[in-house]
Amino acid sequence: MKFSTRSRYGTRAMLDLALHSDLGPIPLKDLARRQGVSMKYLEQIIPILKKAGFITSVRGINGGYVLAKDAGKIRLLDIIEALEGSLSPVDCVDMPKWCPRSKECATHEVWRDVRGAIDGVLGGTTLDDLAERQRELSKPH
Amino acid sequence: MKFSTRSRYGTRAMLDLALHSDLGPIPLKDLARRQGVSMKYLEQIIPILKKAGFITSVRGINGGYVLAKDAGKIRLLDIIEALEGSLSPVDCVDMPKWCPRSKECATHEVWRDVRGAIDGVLGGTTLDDLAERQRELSKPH
DNA sequence: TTAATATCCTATGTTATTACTAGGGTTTAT
DNA sequence: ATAAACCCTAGTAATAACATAGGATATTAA
Repeated sequence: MKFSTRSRYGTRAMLDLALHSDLGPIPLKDLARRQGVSMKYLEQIIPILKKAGFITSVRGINGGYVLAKDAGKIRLLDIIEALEGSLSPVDCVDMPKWCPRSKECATHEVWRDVRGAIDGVLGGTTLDDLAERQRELSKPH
Repeated sequence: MKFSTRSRYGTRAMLDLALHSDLGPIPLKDLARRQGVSMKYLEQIIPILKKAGFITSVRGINGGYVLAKDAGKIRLLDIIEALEGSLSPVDCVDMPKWCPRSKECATHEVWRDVRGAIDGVLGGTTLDDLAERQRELSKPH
């Protein structure tokens, strides 16, 4: 019941792009350095985010990655589902047909509620919300 | 981000005990048969529930397992944490000191919120609630 | 045109965990 | 005597997590 590093690094990379969107395309090297992840590992995570339509890339010198849409239009739920797969705590929530008990199983209802609670938090938070929180945290006080 | 079978089987075993509490001690054999789990595997799960104080055992003929306390006093959160370990989606929620970023990391806050949402559902549901739901589902209609 | 820099692709390896199965022995109470 | 809890060790097959490594290809500033 843990998120993979893929999800964590990927989310942080997205946050990094949101925070530095004024700098133009962000090269992988910068992302990797700031997030403390190897370029080679991040290089495997990035395509997932790209296929999901969250980022676009600019090749060549001074190239890098850019958010594909407004940070306010990207929910954390979508990012993490792209990286992690389904967030249901058990498979039968997504595929009730697989489980012969699902129609008559009270635990199934609870697992569904857990899934709903996770959806509530991550579906209600956009990348922009996250970036705003980060700016708040980074403020001198 | 999935519950282990240990958690699922263990929760179902607890539910089984709650539903059959009028029958006296429930032998492992019956639990295993009704839940469709091998005795040998269930035998590895039961001690966890016992150590956590949820069930007691009666040895000898006609022995078996019994809830150690009122089903209304046992939260699903406690059962699943005993079986699964911490329900935090990332380690830094439990051990902020491990992560040098935790004080200044916005994602950390979101992970904490996710944990809170899970706690809300599972901490607000007792074994008795679950049993009641099950009785409702099993009713002829 | 070329050199620098970036993306893209494929493969490999390590480690850990999960989800069991297997087989035995001991203790306890009816 | 029997049925049951209890205890112990071991093995294993599959899967996933978490990377590392090396090179191929594309782009563009100079």
